[in-house]
Amino acid sequence: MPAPVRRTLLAGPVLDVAPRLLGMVLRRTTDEGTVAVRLTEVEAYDGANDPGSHAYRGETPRTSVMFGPPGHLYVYFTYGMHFCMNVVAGPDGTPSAVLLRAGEVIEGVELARERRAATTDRDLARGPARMCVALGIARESNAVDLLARGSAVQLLPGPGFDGEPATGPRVGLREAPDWPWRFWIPGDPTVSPYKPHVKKKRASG
DNA sequence: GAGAAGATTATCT
DNA sequence: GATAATCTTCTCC
Repeated sequence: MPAPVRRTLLAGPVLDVAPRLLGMVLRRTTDEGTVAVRLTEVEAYDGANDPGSHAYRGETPRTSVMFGPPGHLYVYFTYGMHFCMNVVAGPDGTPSAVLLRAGEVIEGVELARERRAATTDRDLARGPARMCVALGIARESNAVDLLARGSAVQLLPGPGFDGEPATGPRVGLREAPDWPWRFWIPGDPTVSPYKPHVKKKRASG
């Protein structure tokens, strides 16, 4: 599948785009080497219409990438220590995105193990922040074009999978916690466990 | 300019 | 299961 075709597919409605990403491959190459992940779990965020989306309240410096053309990477920092990444979807100007929640490392397992010390291979990319660590994704990968030649991070056609994706509520959201906009490959061991939103504990009780 | 909350994870019990 | 770690971003004043 050529890159222009992939970009056209990503420009569709985010609820169509999200399940199509399952079984595709995200690969990042640096001086350290290459790590590639087969995506097994994603979540859809429908920009302006979705109370759970970062873009719901309009464009800000952080979310500006989401308002751009599809096929770019939106990386954000959260909880003071973790990065998570999305693939921007929908046409240019529509702030939809697909959160990449989990995957299976299919290339560069040894490098991924170095980055993710003290864990099993199954857990190398099982969770959005874990997958960022395994791939070495951080602030500098924000806004990268995943479909351009020469990008350090590439979104590639993968093995896909047979059958229908499983669906369920998104993980950890306070807003719209029940919308079944999470998609995963049924039975895949690298899919992350579901956890509902937990309120932050206040500093002084 | 201050305050609150967050698309999480590792660790301890 | 419960909780600490840790800092960016956004919302109000």
